Amino acid sequence: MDERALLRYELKTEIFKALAHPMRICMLEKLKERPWCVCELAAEVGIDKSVASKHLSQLKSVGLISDEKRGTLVEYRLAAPCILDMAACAERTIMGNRRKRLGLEATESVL
Amino acid sequence: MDERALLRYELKTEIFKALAHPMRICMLEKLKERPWCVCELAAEVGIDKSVASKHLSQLKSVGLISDEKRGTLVEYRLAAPCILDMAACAERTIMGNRRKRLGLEATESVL
DNA sequence: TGCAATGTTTCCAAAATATGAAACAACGGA
DNA sequence: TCCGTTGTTTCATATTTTGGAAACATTGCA
Repeated sequence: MDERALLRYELKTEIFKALAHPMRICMLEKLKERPWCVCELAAEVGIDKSVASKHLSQLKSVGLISDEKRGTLVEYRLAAPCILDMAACAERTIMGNRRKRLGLEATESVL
Repeated sequence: MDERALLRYELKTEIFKALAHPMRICMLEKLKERPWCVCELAAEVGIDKSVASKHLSQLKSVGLISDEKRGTLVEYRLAAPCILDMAACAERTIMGNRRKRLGLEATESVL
């Protein structure tokens, strides 16, 4: 595979990398309901605000969320509606697979 | 966030982790067209067969592909149809985002 | 202006992933 | 059976990602 092709695949991979962390999936789940600021989210999930800021930055860099300054705080909100369908597909796939192997039930969606 | 919630998010994250590597996206793209065996794919993309085997193993472990033994070789094929819609969503999101920032054009789908 | 609150960036250590060589296993044909 | 082909696993190494503390920046308010 040549350099050019690799670069193309790396670009295509970016959004999945952004989703490949439990804390970021958790944050998207929160953001699905309403906008949150960084310190709210950090407190909600129990991590340092600097870590929360970095996770949100990654989600923003691939266009899944957007931010808006409001005084001293920054409000983040879900920006890509199709992420919901995407997560639903992921959930069906992984849980269908689990069910086949372990007999578990899928009771929740990914997001 | 408690232990139980973390485990739930980790499960939800698995499929995105499997997709979070350019070589695995490339392999899925090949598998979209027809089944391939390990050494074929390894040669096609220019990596060691052990590495190819491990990447395929990861895709299989989350149910995106399935395998079938045929004599000395193992044939892998795409197993989760919705992965195509999912990738299309990813492509729209990331390329829409790129276009906004850099003025690039989206000419190909992710898979 | 001085201060408190909110976010981001930088730095370093720790954890998770990826790579390639080599050993190992399974299979079919000569 | 012996050998060549195909795949998987193991091991050590290298790379990437993550987490948390601290420094820094920005804003609003007293």
